[in-house]
Order: sequence, then structure tokens, then C-alpha cells
Amino acid sequence: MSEPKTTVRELIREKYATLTASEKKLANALLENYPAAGIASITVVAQNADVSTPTVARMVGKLGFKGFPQFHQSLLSELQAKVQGPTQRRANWATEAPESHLLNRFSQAITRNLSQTLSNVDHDKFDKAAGCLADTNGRLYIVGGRITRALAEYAFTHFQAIRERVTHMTSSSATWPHYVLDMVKGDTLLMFDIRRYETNLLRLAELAKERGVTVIVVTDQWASPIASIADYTFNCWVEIPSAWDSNVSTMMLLETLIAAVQEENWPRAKDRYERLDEIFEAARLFRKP
Amino acid sequence: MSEPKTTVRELIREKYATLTASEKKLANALLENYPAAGIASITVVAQNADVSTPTVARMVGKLGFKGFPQFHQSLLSELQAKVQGPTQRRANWATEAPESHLLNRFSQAITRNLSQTLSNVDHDKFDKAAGCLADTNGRLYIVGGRITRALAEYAFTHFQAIRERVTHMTSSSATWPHYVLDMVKGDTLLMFDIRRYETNLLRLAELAKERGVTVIVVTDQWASPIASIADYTFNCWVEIPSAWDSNVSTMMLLETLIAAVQEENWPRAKDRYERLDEIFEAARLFRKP
DNA sequence: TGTCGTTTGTAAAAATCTTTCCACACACTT
DNA sequence: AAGTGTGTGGAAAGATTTTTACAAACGACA
Repeated sequence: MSEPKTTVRELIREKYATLTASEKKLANALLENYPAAGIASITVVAQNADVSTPTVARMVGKLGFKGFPQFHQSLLSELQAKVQGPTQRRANWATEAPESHLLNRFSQAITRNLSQTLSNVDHDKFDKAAGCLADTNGRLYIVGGRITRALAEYAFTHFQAIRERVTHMTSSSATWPHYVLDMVKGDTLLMFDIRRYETNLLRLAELAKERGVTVIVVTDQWASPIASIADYTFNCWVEIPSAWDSNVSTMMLLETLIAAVQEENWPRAKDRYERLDEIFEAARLFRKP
Repeated sequence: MSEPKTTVRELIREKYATLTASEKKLANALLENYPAAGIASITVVAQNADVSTPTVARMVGKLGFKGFPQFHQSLLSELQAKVQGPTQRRANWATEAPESHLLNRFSQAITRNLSQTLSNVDHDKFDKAAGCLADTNGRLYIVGGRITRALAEYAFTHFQAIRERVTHMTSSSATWPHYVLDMVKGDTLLMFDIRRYETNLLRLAELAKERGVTVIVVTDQWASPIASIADYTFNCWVEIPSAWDSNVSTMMLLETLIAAVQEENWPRAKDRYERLDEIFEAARLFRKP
């Protein structure tokens, strides 16, 4: 089909900036459950998005439709086109972009990586590792390599929010001895080491291990040498059509670990979150409005 | 759903014998163009089948529906089920862990987020934004918020590897004026702003915009206020069963952007990668084995 | 050919959905 | 602290859709 073919979805995105607060709410509800959320009477659509009928009518107007029925009809045709369309669009992933577009090639690779990563996690070890990360009797050290420094930082930001006694070992290895000096049995060291494995990190792991520290390493599918001495190893699939490696799956694993720790420490973590929010709020008030 | 799972089509076939002449005419029209012919107002359906409205109403009653709206709804659900059909179900990449295990709950949420994010990227805008990020005539500034600082850093590490003239604006907003001072038209500002949106970032965006800088913002599904002044906005779905937001989809989008820029700048980017590797290799040799 | 039962469509009534109007609420300015 | 403007939802008015009522048309059978 060579039509200009603007879908309602595109229309919403296009005008999104010009929408008001509750219109955005509606837009999100629509996009979230598209197009189902839009195919109903205006009253129902409004209710499901938790806005008033006029808001729906107004937004539909803004999108360029003459009235709700027209909008409704438009969604309906889209739905129908989809059904009759040439061999159902591939999965959910396909955006409206052509098959060969980078977005699609990428999403495919990433999907594969996530799937591989997940099916290679031993959930028993996962739980145990989460237990170590949650244990506040010991100190938690976090360290990453050149590229994974960002992940280490992300981990630090979150772990700091949900538990005490967390240390981010900066990536400058010159400072590491200071930290190692204080490591004792019962502490945990969370390491990120993705290929182009770094010798420094291996040395660090060895030193930590000598002191009875529990070592958890998040690495790639080929496994960093650290894996052979670590207590817990997690392999993340990282290949993408590119010169470098993807860290999406690593990020997912990390977030899941954080969530697990949060759950384990719940009442305390919650308390910390709330206090943290309060402090940020207070800090914000220092600034002039 | 309490439906006995019969499609309207089957229902029609089943009762076909008991239908009167003009009802059969209607039934045929319906089956001929199913389900489209049924999805419209009763008047239109009647007209298309060349029968009267009451005939439609009567037949719908015979099929066991309480009224035309119910019949209409039923067809709609069928249509929708067809669209989402096999797609949704297959996304079950469970590990061996039980359904309810955090790993699985998480993977499901994240899958959803990725899918939503992808289907809401406008690939045209994506390409254009990538173009800006690749343009080395202007300088590229990168900045993140409290949580997204890690992403900004990740972005910086990679962009620095594939192009010149990249600046990471540290998250301490006190230093921002220095950077803003040097911003000129043609520069690009890549911002990350996930909810708990930060006023600082908005101000920064405004200042940058005043200077003619192209602003690209990566935000969440609810859209940071920056979105309304930014040149390019990308919405990432971030909700997970947790007290905080996931950045997996954000990471994916970021990586895809990086890959796009890399592709655009290919020969040069490749060269930089190689030289960078050499330098790292050389640095490694300084250390004793 | 007339009567009866059934089927069918017209048209009016009822129900529902959509739009419009207006007042209130909130934020931002003076 | 009052004023202005925008955004929002309640509720009535307007439009459309659905249902119902009823009478004309048709065909079967006596």
C-alpha cells in the first residue's frame, strides 16, 4: 500500500507535545493498550483512562478528527487492516519501521540475548546470590570495568538506596588496595566483567577471595576468568550486530538482582526509600522555584 | 469471560437452518465479508446486506445475543483476539524457575516494556535524531539525572569511542553554566530524564534551546516536561513490579541510537575503535604481568 | 378468491452515545 | 493576596443508534 497511512498511534505521537496533562494520561492509556482501549464508546474509553468524556472529545479533535465516531472508525480500519494484512506482522517487536531497519535488527538481537540469558540463570544460585547481596552484616563492594563502570554505578545507586554499607570501588585501580585492606569474611564483592576482560579485576577478585569475601561476577556468555574463582557467576548474552557488546541483558539481570534484594529487605528498604525521597524533596526546596 | 467460546461465524452456521429468507441474505453477507461486515452500526450493516434494520435486530436475537451492541462487541473481541493471538502467548521465555519466581515476573514485565517502547518509536524521528548525534560539526553534550547518570555515562563512554567532540556534563548542576556558556547552534544535547523529573534538567534544556542547540530527550512513558520543548523525544516504558523504575528499555534505546550513529560514521568510527584498542593494549603492558 | 400465519419494512419511541456549554479548580502572574 | 488564563469534568442539549410497534406484503391452503 502506498498510502500516506498515518496511524492513530503516529498521530498521537506527533501531537503528544501539544497535549495537556489529562490528555496525555488518555494518550498513554491508549498507547498502552492499543488499539483496544480506543475501540469502545467514548464514555467507556474515558472511564478506562480515568478522564472525563469531554477530554476524550477534545483530544480526538486535536488529533485532527472531526468527531469521536470518525476516530473510532479510523481505529477500526487499522485493526482490520492488521488482520487481513500480509502474514500477520512479525511478533510484537516489529515497529512500523521496515524489517531491515536498525531498530528491528537490534530488537531481534536483544530479544534473543534476553531469552538466552534468562534461560541460563540458575534460579537457586540466583536466590543465594541475592541473599549475599542483601546481607547487611557484611559490607557490599561493587566494581566494574571500563565499559561496565556505568553498570556498577547504576548498581551502586540502587543498592545504596535499599541497604546500608555499600561501597562503589571507583574504576581507577590505583585506589583498590585501600578497599581490599578493609575487606573481611562475610563481605560481598559484586563485579562486572564483560569481554576485553581486565587483568586488574581478576587480581582484585583473587585478593578478595583470599580474605574470605564472597565474590559474585556478572560476565558475558564466554565467561571472564574471574568465573573460575567466583562463588556465583551470571552469564549474560551480549552479542549484537555492532562493533561492541550490548549490556541490555546485563542491565536486566542487575535490575532483577536489585529487585530481589529489595524484596528480601523489604520493610527496611521501604523505610530507606521514603526517607531518601524526603531528603531529596527537602534538597529541592533549597533551590529557588 | 463466560463465553462458551463459539465464534459468531459458528453461531450463524449453527442456526442457519432456522433463519428466514432475508435473514439468510444477511447471514450470507456477513459470512462473505467476515467480520468486517458486522462491525458497524446496525443501520449500516442492514444497508450493506440490503435488508432492513429490524431484520438485523431479529437475527441477532435468534443467534442468542441480547441486543445488537452485544453482538457487535462479540465480533470486536474476536477481531482483537486475532491480532494479539499467538504473539502474546509465545513470549514465555521462562527459565526452569517457577512461574511466580521473581525472575519470571521480571522478565515478563521487561518484555512488555521493551515491546511497548519499540512500537512507540517513530523510526523517522529516530533516524533524524541519530543524524544529529552523529554530526561532528556540532559538539555533543550528554547529561542525566540522579538515576540516569549511569546511562549518561554509558552513552558518553560509547559516543566518545565513535566520534570526537563529546562532553559528559557531570550531574552536579553547579558546573552546568560553564558548559552552557560554550553551547552554540548546531550543537546537540542528549538528555535522560526519567520520572521524579528534575527541574534542573528542564532549566538546562531551556537554556540550551535558547542557544539554538538541538535537544534530544530520552524519558519515560509519562514524558518529562522537557519533552514539550525538545526537538526529539523518546519514550521508554519503565514500569516493573518494584518500588523503582526499570532502565532496561532505556538502555536498549540508547544502544540502538549508539549503533545507528556508529553506522552513520562508519569508516571513522572503525578507525577510532582500532586506535582505542591499541592504546588500551599499550597501557596494559605498562603493568607488570 | 378469501383467510390465516408468517415475514418484512416503515416509522416512531426509547436508549444510548456524542457534543457543547459552563462553572469550578488550579497554576502562574502581578 | 487578588487576578488572569488554561485545563477539567459535570450536566444538559443534540445527534445517532437501537428497539419496538404495527401494518403491508407475501404465500399457502381451503
